[in-house]
Amino acid sequence: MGRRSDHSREELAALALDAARKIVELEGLRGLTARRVARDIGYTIGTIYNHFENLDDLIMRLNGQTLDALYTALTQTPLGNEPVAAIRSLTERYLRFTSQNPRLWASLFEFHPSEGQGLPDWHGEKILMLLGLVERALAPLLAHRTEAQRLHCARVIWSSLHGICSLEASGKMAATESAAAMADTFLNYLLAGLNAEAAGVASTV
Amino acid sequence: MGRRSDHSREELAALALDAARKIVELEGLRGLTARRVARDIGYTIGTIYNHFENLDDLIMRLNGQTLDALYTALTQTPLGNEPVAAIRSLTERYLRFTSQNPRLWASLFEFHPSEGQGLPDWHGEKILMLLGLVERALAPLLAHRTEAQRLHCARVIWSSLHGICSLEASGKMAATESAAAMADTFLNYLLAGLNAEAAGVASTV
DNA sequence: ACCTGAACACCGTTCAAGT
DNA sequence: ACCTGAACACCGTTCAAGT
Repeated sequence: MGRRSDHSREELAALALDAARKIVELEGLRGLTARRVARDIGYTIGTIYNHFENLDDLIMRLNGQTLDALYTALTQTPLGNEPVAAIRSLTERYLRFTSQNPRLWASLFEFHPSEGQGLPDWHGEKILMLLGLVERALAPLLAHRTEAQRLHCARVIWSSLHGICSLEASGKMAATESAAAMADTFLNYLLAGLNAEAAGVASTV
Repeated sequence: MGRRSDHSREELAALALDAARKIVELEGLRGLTARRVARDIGYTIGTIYNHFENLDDLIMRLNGQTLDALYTALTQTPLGNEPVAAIRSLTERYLRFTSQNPRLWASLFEFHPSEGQGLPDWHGEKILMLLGLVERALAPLLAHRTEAQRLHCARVIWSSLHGICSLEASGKMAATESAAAMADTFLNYLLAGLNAEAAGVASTV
């Protein structure tokens, strides 16, 4: 055969990632194979390996797109300057995204790079973009703190929400309790603590 | 060949699970295959399927043992009656377990049952045992609440700690920040909130 | 009753051969 | 330059044949 030039390099990679996304949406990472992606886009298996280093690379790029989609979902509308409302709004959007894209979201955490490999640099950068949203929403409450402390606090919120959503979605919580209710409890305590601290009345905890 | 009776049914299953645990400890779930477990214990592949429904079943039983080990690690020493100290102690033990058994712990959450399947009942029961530890530690702070509210609160703590450890361990946090520091921040706010609530001074949050 | 190992239908990955 | 498809070394799972 040789070159078909039905599609440019970029088009073909996008085609493969779209096919991969559909598979993961329907069946999760378990259903995703390089051969199936090839079949779905009408190319042979070798072509996948002309455009991706290996299956892990393809999965990581798909996960990268999911992180971008999450960022978009969290920033669709301005968050406002009132920190408590902004944090609650971010949480609501985050929960909506995970419940609307359960398998894509799960595959972000189900995938672990193989032995010697690490995640690409852009993965960490995308995470920092997301954490930045939380940090900016929090900022008015933490005006008296350093940048490092604000980021630390954003990480705590991000991690906790992740844990709440992830255990709920995986059914590993032995509960029919909703992630929304748990997130609400979590935020109530945390925001109360931050508010009190900002007001200077709880600095001796 | 036929029956070898080198080992009883129970011994053989235990042998297989021990081999599986060693593989996962060294290489994570990626390295675990039914054929490799068979090879490691000196039996052929068919024998694995005489003792386990399939590879998923083997993984779930291994995860069950990990949950048991976690329970043991959390209860090795009495927790005392002072709720704040008890919660901090549980957290410390939890963090120690996850850092000493990173891959076994990760495999608890990396594994998702396939399409139609759910987790076995005993999985939920083991989780409830663990949640019960948190709940009992909290109880003195939540004497004025219902049983359901206490369990809800235990779940929030459990989920948040899970999220903090899991993002740290997977390197998906873009941070070299320690889980211990994040857990500490989380607990400080939460315990302050609970204390204030118990004292009746923060009921209007 | 339970162990064996061939058989089947898949995988990921590589690479010489083609255009 | 890039697509093909055979080839290789694996998988999970089943099951007739053995003892």
